[in-house]
Amino acid sequence: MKEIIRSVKGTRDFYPDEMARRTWLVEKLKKASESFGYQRYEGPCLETIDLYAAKSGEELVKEQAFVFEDRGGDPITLRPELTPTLARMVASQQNQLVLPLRWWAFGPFWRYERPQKGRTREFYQWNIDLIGSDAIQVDAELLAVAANFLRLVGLKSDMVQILVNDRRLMDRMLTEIGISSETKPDLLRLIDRIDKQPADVWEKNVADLGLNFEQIKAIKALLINTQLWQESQELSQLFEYVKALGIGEYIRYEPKIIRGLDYYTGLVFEAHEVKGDFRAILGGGHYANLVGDVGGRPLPGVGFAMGDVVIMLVLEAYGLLPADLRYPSTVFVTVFNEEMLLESIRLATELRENGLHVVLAEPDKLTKQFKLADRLGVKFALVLGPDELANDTVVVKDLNTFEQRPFPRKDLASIFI
RNA sequence: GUGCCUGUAGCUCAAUGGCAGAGUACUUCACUGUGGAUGAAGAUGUUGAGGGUUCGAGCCCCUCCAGGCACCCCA
Repeated sequence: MKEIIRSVKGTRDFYPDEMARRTWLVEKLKKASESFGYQRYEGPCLETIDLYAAKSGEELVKEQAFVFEDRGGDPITLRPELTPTLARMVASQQNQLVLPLRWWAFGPFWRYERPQKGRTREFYQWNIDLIGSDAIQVDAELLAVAANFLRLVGLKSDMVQILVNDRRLMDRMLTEIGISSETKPDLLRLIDRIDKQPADVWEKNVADLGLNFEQIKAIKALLINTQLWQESQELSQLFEYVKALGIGEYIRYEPKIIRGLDYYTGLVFEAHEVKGDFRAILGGGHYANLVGDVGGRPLPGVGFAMGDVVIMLVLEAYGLLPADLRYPSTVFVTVFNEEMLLESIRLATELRENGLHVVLAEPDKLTKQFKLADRLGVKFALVLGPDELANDTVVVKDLNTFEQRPFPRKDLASIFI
């Protein structure tokens, strides 16, 4: 055991059970995406570092990306996020694409970070964007995709909430308080982290930015004002759309939501589990200029990303992961003895030709075969012995209820459909 | 990248510096046409890796690896 070569730090092996859960997750987010007319796309996992130089958070590329030289000596990056790739893909076909475009993706990403609960170095991420519209209506649409996904996987609005804010609103409020535009970016970063730092430390950090006592007081008042959205025409309208989309109970205004990435210019949002035991489930926002940095004409858009790790932890905590994913539609054909093997092979083949998934056992004691079927997690086991062969039937046993009865062989395939 | 905690059988965990154990899971049998129970028997480890202190180390010290918590950052 000790000599098995270790896997790379922060990566995960997906054994069939875990893989089945991931496939299940993808089915759900695919459904949520496609019900709003979004199309799947994918980009390369390898990119040049230049793609990220112009945008992203500085730190995301400099500190957290896997960068290495290819055999020709050129620097290559394992993609830490998808947005720059999306920007390039849109920019290079800008004149042919039908706007606004609705695209989604699911694939692997890499960040060189210290692994923790909910954070690995290799993770999968759902990205979904609407590009080419500035309408508040489409901001609401993305919130609806997120909320409908949460609903699809069984998370109710008393378990998760999507917290929203608007950077334009915050910018205006900070101006009113007398914050200079040079100070704003640093201050916004601090606001984003207010719940992570002790109150006195946080206040000192804010004071270090040059704010006076009155201004700090005003900001603290701002950040507990859950009615602040009423000052924003955009948010007021957004909440009306959200209600019409039938997801009102999932959406809540939260003035502390800012988000770290620099390119958000309007709506910003994060979905959180309500008890606060987990990192953000998903996060996103509205951006004014996606493709400008990679050489295209400016295009606005809105989108969000969801990692696979946190959502699975949340679903597990609420007992919402389906348990029987292994062999959902597989039947198990026992082999009565060596003499009956050919007959069992014929039976299995017959069933496969009718579209069933069939696992064929090997001749052994029936006790062992049933035990194997049980542990594999299949729903049905079939027995074809001398008696059944003689009267052209097959015994079907439901492994969950322990009931069994013979069926005419010609009807067999139809009873599983 | 910084600080702290943890690492013993497949899993969950015991073991004052003194013979490495239990529960569970696993294998075989009771049960030669049937898997959830019961009983009997059996197998399982270089105690994460390497070094040091000691008559003697799972336990103490050092280094490394991995995981967890906080920071940082973010999915």
